[in-house]
Amino acid sequence: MTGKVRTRYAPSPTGFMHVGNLRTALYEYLIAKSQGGTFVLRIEDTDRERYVEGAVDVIYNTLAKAGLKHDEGPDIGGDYGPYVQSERRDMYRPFAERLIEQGKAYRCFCSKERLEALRQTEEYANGGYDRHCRNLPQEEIDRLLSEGTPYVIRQKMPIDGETTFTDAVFGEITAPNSELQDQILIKEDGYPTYNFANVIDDHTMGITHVVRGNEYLSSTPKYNLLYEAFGWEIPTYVHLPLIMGKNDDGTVSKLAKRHGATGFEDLVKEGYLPQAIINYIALLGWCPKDNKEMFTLSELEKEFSIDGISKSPAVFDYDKLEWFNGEYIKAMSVEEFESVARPYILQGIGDKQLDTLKIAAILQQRTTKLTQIPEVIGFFAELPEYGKDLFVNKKSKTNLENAPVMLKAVYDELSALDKWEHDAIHDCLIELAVKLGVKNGTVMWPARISVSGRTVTPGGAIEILEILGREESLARMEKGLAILALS
RNA sequence: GGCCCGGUGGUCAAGCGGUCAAGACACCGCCCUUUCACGGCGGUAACACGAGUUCGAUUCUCGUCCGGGUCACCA
Repeated sequence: MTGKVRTRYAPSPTGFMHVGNLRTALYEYLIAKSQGGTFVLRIEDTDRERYVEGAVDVIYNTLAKAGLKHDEGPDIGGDYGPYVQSERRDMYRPFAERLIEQGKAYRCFCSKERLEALRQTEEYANGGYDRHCRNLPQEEIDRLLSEGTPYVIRQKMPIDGETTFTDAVFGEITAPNSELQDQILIKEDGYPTYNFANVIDDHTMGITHVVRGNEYLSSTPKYNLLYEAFGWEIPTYVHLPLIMGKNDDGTVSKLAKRHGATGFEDLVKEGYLPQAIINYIALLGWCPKDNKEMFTLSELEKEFSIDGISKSPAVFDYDKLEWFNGEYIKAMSVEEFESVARPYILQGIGDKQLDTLKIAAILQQRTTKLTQIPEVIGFFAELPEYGKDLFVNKKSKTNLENAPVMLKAVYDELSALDKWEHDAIHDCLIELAVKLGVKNGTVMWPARISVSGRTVTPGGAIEILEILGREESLARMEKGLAILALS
């Protein structure tokens, strides 16, 4: 490899960033950064029919949230601009015409109707072109041109022989040329096709490593033939294994919406942290020498290497992502966690004025997805309806006989407590247990059930009592006593 | 269908001719504990199949099977 490494992320503005694309962007970024190279952003919008308003902003936002800062791009410029293909439109045709002059490409005047008819025949049922215009006499070409007949420009592909290339992850690959179509370079509307624009842009932008999904592996010979036609140096190819989704019947296929959230934004909305998503997808198809799993972006920048990329497709595992998410949540300070969890906490407690930092504290160790929060703390907003059977717990040695006694004792002690804060409540209840000669659980269980109405809660009795405050807590305990008194 | 790629536990994934075949997630059990979780400890579970090459194959070669991708005036 000569010179500095340059990689590029070249998304189409569709308004949606699939995790597969994000992962490609990540690897492109890492390949560049791990070698002190440059990461370029280029927008590929040659398909004006699919253009979506605001889609470019989605790309900027996602990249920013993911921490993948590009060194050159439409928004920040660079020496190889413009970085939007539609603004480069005029660049492509001259290259195609150069190929025509050299006899490596030709104008094809075939109408879409003719092509369509061709598909009806058995030989071309699966697509393809019969090279009808490949050797048109010059007079015919001139005539069609003077009549203003619309045309596309196609590349002349070799009829026989084979093409071999080397991929950095898949190794040497050879494919017969007979499989290759005379591919279209310039469309009837004057725009270049994706394949053509890609090659021209990558070359003129000095891209050294072309990183993309495995679905492009079989079309790579076409790219190479183009590079060769121009006499350009072929870049290093890095094809990435596909990300798959598991179907209900146990089979797998390319990760799609029916498998769950597949867009970066969707995942964030489901309560996953951007860093956790990045960490997880970094490992989906790549493994470091030491098998380490937790990585910050800057650690990845140092440790990433192409030879750790695997060849086989990987199933996207939401369980594992969730585990990563939990790890990232636990690693935060309570304050940090409170700030990301706040909207969910507020949603859970409704209009109650409660200490969100204290709630965050009891939530943090058990949260693996932000979206779980509202449900889990819903009892703070309103005491759920519950039956007396909740007071029965074998492990805490509580039953319908002792529960009312314990709860009444807790109620009395707490009513008399002058300072309503964590340590005071703690000491008070522990002392009560000692005084009554029962295990801690026997007094804690009825207390917690009465203030939460649930057997499973974040935090224990003490934390919940403290957060709820004296008045609300005592009121809820009275309610609990009443429930226990019912026969 | 042609062509291309892949095939280690349910999932991700180390391995690169000799290992009792790592580790992580998930799952199960135990411990800790004022619930659940967290944490700690332990457990179940894999080299698709068949031929070669070799003293010896998960590792190399070929075939079979299975899976995926690709064959556009879409990217």
